Amino acid sequence: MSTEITDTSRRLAPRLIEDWFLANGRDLPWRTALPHSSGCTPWGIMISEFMLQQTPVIRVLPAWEAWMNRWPTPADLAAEPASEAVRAWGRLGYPRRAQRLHAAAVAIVEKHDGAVPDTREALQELPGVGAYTSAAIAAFAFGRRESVVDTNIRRVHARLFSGKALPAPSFTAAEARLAEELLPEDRAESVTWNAAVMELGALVCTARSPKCEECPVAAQCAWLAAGSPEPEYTPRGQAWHGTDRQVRGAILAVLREAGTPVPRELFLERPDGWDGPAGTGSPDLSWGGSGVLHHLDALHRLKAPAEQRERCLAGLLKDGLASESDAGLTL
DNA sequence: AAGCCGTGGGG
DNA sequence: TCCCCAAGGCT
Repeated sequence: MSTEITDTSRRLAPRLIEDWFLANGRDLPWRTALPHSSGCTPWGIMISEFMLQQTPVIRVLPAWEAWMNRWPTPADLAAEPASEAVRAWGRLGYPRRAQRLHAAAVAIVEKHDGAVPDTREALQELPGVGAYTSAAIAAFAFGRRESVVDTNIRRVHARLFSGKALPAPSFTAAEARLAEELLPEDRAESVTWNAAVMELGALVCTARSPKCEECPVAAQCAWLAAGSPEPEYTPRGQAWHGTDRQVRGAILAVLREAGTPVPRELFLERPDGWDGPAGTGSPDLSWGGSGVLHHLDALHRLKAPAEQRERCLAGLLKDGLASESDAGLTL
């Protein structure tokens, strides 16, 4: 690919992608500071960014609405125990994000007078706010010109400008430089650009089976021009079955359902004579309700080694995702 | 600095 | 069915 083509692409891409975005971008409730502002608060945008860390938009939507209604300001969330945040997090996954969001709310109240900080530097001091989230909040909540780089943007850049099917396994300095170069000088336009490229990656330039027929910059795409070559490596899929994460998840599912402490022994071995959620002869499991029994049964079906259960229980306690009293474990 | 940390929808 | 992976962060 010649540099001439690349330079042409870099000139044409902004308008084409932004026009596409204005016509095809989703009307998400946390989108504001963008042309059609819905009046979402910085806190609302911050909640969305936490929830969107590794969880798809479609699953975030209802949880975000619920959180906004329950905790409309950082102070509202900070006033409640972290366990409430974890429970309200529901099944979005990675519950430590709920914990960090709560901790961030506390920090905002204590250090920023209850207002979400408006600079990338201050934002990144908050728990759970890293390079991406700090840039995203600064850009989308405060209209700042920041280079926002998420997995979608990395993929679009890799294809459109580098001719690769996928970005490198880890974020490189070259990618950061490219993203910086591509960012429009104009502040307002840079905000739209960030959102537009992200949206293009989410809706069209997807990881699997990209919809190149719908792509506004297909004619400029280096990857397409190169004949859509295969990825140079095969992504390492994360193991799941038999892992601590699976066991932790199963334990968490029980704790989320339980309104009262769950005796530690119930996590370690299946109660004698208890055959499952509908089993008879169970000791005093009636306190929990069917949801608790169902998830307890699911945990035991994993048949995780005793040492693994112990390790996971200890890990959850250490992480503060669970707490223990004489009566048992709670969120 | 690889590996860990949940969950569920879609191909 | 199984496998992939999604607006990452932290250690």
